[in-house]
Amino acid sequence: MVVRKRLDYGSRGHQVPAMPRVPSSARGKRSARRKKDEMTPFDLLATVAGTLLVDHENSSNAPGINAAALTYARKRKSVKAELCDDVPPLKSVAVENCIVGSGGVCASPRQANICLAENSSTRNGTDPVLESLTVKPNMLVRDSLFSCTKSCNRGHGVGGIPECGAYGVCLPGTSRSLEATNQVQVQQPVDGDTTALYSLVSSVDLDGRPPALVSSDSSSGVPLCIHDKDHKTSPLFHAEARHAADRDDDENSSGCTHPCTTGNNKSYMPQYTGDSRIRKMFASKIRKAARNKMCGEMSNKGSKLNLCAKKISTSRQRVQRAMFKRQKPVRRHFTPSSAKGILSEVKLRIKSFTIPELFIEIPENATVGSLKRTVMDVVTSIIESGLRVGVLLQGKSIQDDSKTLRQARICHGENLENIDFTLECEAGQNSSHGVRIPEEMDFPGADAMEPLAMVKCEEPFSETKAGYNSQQRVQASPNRVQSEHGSVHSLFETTAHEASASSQAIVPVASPSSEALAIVPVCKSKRPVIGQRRIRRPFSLPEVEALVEAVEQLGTGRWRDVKMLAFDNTDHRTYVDLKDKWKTLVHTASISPQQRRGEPVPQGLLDRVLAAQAYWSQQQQQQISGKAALQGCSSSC
DNA sequence: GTTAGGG
DNA sequence: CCCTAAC
Repeated sequence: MVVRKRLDYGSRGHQVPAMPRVPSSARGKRSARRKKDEMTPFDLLATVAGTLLVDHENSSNAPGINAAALTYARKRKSVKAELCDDVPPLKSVAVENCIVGSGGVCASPRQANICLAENSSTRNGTDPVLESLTVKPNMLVRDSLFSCTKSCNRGHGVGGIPECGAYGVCLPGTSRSLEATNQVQVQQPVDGDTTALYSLVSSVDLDGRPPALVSSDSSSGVPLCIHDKDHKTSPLFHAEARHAADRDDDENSSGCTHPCTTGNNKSYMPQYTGDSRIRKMFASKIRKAARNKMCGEMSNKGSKLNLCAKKISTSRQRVQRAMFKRQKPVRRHFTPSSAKGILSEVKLRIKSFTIPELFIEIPENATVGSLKRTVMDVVTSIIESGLRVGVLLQGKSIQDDSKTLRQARICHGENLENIDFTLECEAGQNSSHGVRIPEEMDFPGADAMEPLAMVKCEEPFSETKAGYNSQQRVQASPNRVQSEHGSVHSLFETTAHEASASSQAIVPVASPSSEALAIVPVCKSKRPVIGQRRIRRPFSLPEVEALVEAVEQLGTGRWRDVKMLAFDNTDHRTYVDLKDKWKTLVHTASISPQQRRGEPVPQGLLDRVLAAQAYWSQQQQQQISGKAALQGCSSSC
């Protein structure tokens, strides 16, 4: 795992570099910047409720309303830094801030569309196979840090949908219903193993990677998206999952939330940082690739996508490919059971995609916008936490994926009414409960995870160094979660066990209780959506204050130290972000209040910004002149 | 890996 | 917030 270097920075008594770096004046800029037609990924919203049917209609109709609640555990934290500097700080104070962040979880309506297409054609006449699992680009539902549930209710759906067909699951904007009723019917040769069943969902590679990238190093030869042109198509099947690009407006800002636990735990961070950087690297490349691809397609000049031809270092290519390789779907095709005679088929129909009922605890002084974002965040967290499908036969989980359906007694003649599907955490598949929390995942115990699943969630939920330890926790009612990490595990497990014991549906269920449950979208996914632009997270006023405070002490040009001092536990603020924010602050301070946008920054703070900027600019100038004088002296001597 | 600066 | 040259 990546270990953060220079951990000594920012710690008490550490001697920070004395002088800010002299800005290099001759840094060439090359900026043929492309148009920002960001291909924002889709966030998939797909929970699968399932009922297995054999040759007859399923009449089960147990509404699966699931309860969970969201709580914020906020914790004040003070940061005191003592920094020594050759250059006297503008303001020599120990920073002791309590920054009350806005808890800014930004989620935006996403439209996601997952299409499971059944090849209803019987071209070979004997083995109708599931042939397509098609998702729109940019969807990513993968291994996640934890699953929100084990418990399942039998999904209820509307009947009467033709057996053969593909239906999309679409989660429109936030104002829309969170329930979508769908049916996905699958025909599965009896001799197909149960893994194939899993692949119905778990192998849906909801990744926004351009296909070229995916297949660049693929040996499988199986396209990421297989669309049989001969398929029957339904409008739903081809429903485009369009989504708005990022907007400056927060309300409309696109992006999924990354409500992670705070990086309060120091040992939590190094991996985080490293993976985040890797992610950014990939994101950069892939965004570019995606844009190129889109441009190429739109210009109708043929494929101009040459992802690997871009100026990517070989080492990066290697890593990149390795990453993608790991992201290949587990399986896409059912294995036809050829040469074994005519086999009876098991027809599976999964009905009703239902978003569980959620209960959210949110402070009264929270804004409606933050409430919306929180709701969206909870939902997306559930979805994107990375789900895998489990199969329950008469309440008993079938663990052996290598079993055939027949061996698993999922076949004609068996009591198939008692077969259910569950959604489980991909990352927790080796655990009995399938639930993990980020803290677990980030520690050595998480080694068993699939490598990519170790990519840390990009966005911690905490706001600033002194911000809340904003954690939202899954909780099984009536237990209440304490805000310390230690207690969370057991609760997760409790939740998981209880849930899985009662799993009867495929929808996430925490508890049917109406008591508020705390759901923990602690981390949306260990696998950030590759190629996705980071969500816009405006600096809160406390963050700005912290930044100003730090810059006053450290000066401009030492952004890494500023980061360490003021935003050490806030991984979603990089030092580049801080530098950028400072830039905008300086700009904001220099324009008239009427021209300013966004959350107003107190004039007093802006005055400090200008003062600090002027001071440190002067310091830099003095350093430059002093250096020049020194050079001149040495050269003349 | 950091910083600076254009976009 | 992204990107990248320069260091």
